[in-house]
Amino acid sequence: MKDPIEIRHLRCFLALANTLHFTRAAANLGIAQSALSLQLQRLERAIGYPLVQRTTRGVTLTPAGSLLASRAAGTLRKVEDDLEHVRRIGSGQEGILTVGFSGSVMLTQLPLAIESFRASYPGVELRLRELTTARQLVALRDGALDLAFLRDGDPSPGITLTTLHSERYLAILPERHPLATRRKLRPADLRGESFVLYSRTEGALAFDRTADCLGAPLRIVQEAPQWPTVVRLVGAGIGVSIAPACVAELAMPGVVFRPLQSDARTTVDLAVPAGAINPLVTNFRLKARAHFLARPALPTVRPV
Amino acid sequence: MKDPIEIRHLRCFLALANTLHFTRAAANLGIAQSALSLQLQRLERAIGYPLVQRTTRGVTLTPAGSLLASRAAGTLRKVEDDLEHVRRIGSGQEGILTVGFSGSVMLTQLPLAIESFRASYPGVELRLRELTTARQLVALRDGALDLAFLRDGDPSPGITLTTLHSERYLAILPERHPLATRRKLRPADLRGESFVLYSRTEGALAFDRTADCLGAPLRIVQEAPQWPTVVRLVGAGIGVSIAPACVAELAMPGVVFRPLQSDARTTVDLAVPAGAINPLVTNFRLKARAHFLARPALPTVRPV
DNA sequence: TAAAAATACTCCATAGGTATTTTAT
DNA sequence: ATAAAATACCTATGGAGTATTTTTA
Repeated sequence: MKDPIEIRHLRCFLALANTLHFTRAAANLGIAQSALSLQLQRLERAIGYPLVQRTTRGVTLTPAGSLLASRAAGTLRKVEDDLEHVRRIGSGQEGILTVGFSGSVMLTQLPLAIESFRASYPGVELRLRELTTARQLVALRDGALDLAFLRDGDPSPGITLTTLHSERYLAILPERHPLATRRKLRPADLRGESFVLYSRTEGALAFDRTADCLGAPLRIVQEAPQWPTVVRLVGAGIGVSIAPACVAELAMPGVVFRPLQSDARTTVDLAVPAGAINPLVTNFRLKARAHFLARPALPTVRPV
Repeated sequence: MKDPIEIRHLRCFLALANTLHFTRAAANLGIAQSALSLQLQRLERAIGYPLVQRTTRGVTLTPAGSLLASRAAGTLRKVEDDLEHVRRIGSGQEGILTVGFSGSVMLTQLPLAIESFRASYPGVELRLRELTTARQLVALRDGALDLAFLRDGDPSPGITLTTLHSERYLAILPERHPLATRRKLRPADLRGESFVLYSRTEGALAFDRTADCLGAPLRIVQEAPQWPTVVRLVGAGIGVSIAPACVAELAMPGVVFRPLQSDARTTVDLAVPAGAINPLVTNFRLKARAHFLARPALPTVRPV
């Protein structure tokens, strides 16, 4: 196993096979004729058989040399192509990015961020998966997700959290509810109401924060795992609800949204595995951050 | 274009990708851990992006590294395969060999030599072409033939000739010819006969030697480009003929062959382009020589 | 604290350069 | 006599080794 063959040897040999002339081939390679001569001798020694027949008027390929010339060209091209591909992946121009999200984050700037990312990186395949917050954390740790958008993410070992966005709460009331005539509500106004809440299983911290923002125990009559369901149940008169401001996007006849005068806030957090170096993740984070920062304000809560 | 990537780098990276552990990978490669570490750094610098993520419990591939690992394996295999193929061609185990022959050489040991070569080198494709001597020389010079068997080859610039075989002449007579009763003939016995000769265009030297071996001008009534035709014409009573001893193989009713008591000899010569280095040529020459040397004697001339 | 990779340094093989010799036409 | 490849000789790069340091779980 002495004398390993290197790509340099193939390059030298190909240049020679193309010109059939040591001096010119060496010039093309940007090296001296003597260097090329030595490289060829090494290559031939490694192979064990002559590849070219030297004459005073240049060079002729032996049958073995002819074969190597045709094969080596393909090999070099393959190596170049592979490197190019690796570089595209390394730079985050290409690849597969699996993004998780949960709860109401699709009502925020996230769709814009996704569209923007798609436009900037057409070579990247985006896979979106809606999961509960807990499942997202597991998926991030075992590599099933590259990146996740959580509602009120819990600090968790092995996961890096960044808060992208923070928003106030609002109350959701049936149109005919006595409080529906008020433009704004204080938390205390809702004491004693029956509540329809977004499921606890979708995210413990988010659930607790929501419940806490009234400052008193809630009477929960129903939980639902999707915000449209919550809104619909309120419209059906089952109870009232509290939701992140962005849920106002889900306007629906028979339901009104009212800002809640409280300092409590709910956040949208971006979670990545600690120490993740996937460049796609970096690129996506940049796009997402840009879009969330561009509209840091609450979405306007339009009373319906 | 600094930092060209070499096969060594790919080998190092593959070993690392397989074990995901610098120390063990270095051991597999038979180099020190520090050497592997440096090679990887060089490779990553050349590519421009990290390929592995170092942790204290080993190593993880980045997406770019995963791609390179799958591609590099194929590249290395391809390089090995190509070299193996080149070596087979270089050693003469494989390839295409075009062999010319002319005149009566197929009546000599040549078929045996061909069979023996085929058996020893099943990977070689043999292409046999029957040509006149003059055309064979041209074909050898322009590369259309790798090797030729000539009857009485002429020394010729750029062609290396080797005499493989030399044989006496014999006379071919119609069965009813007055001389047919003699077991042997002297050249003088044939003075004044009408001759059927193998065509002059098939080989000038062979023709002249044949004519010269009687030591006097011949009366030629017919020329034919194939030995079976010559024999048939003799059988038809057109005339008598003179032929290399091996033509006695073409026994035919109504025709007799008689040894000619003359020192004149005709040769079978092997011709190759001067300076030919094709290993197939070398191998074939060896086989042919062995078969011609094994039976250097004249084929027995059986009076029919 | 322990395992693993990176670093520091040393040595030497070899790629590459310049100048010269050999070789074949 | 000329053009081209091989050779001789020199320098510097970098590959590989040993020993040590840094890092992180």
